[in-house]
Amino acid sequence: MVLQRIGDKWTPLVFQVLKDGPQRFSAIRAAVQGVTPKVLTQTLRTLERDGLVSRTIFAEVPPRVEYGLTPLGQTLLGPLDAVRAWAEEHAGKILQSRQDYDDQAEASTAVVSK
Amino acid sequence: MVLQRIGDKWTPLVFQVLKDGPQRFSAIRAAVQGVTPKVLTQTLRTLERDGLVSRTIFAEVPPRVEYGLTPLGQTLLGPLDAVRAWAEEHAGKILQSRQDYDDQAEASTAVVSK
DNA sequence: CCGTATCCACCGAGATACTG
DNA sequence: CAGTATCTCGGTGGATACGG
Repeated sequence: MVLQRIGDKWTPLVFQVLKDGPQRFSAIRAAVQGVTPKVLTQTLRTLERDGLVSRTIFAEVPPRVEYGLTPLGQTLLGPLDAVRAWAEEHAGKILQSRQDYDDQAEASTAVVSK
Repeated sequence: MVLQRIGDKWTPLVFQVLKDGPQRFSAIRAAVQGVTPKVLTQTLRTLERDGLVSRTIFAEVPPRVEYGLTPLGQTLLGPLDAVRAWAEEHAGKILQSRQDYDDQAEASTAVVSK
């Protein structure tokens, strides 16, 4: 369950952005380039529902909303970083392995596909 | 990328099964109850492509195929376990948080939905 | 500024049946 | 035994446009 939560497309990026302190919606959106407002809202709401992220509304003009990691969310940073470290160390091997696998598959079907 | 790989529905379960040594297809299927052969094959193939799992065919009668973690796959066990430990420790809080969140949402819309 | 509304394409996953 | 072949469906994520 937890793996599926942190395994979704944007959650790990959001965590990365929030780990240094609370951020505004626009700031997160800018930091996580490529995310649409709808999806970012979805992601943040889900994390809020799970108690990993807090949402604070400031009654100002212009309106301001800040998202930050809750204490619970912060305890997730450790395990998350363990995986991140592993990923950075071994990403090359995985990519290489895929390349080899695909090349071989292509070679096996070369006659057919040609 | 790595998080999405290990965050899919069956991968973590497969890892759990293989961590104690290579297993046959049927054995994995039995251990990971609820998985269909098609999906299990998909999962294993993807892991094989990424170099995390090895596939060994024994030319016997009846045929036998064993899947096991590669050295690379084994290095993933550590980080994976860190997340698993976190999950087991905090799962209750997450569930509780969801409950609270949903209850409140329901209360807010009670009049409307009624 | 901070989102919501709507529509849609894609894909993971399941059910079922069949095969080397 | 160890898969493959089809078909189907629901839900995630994206594009675009609009609202409080």
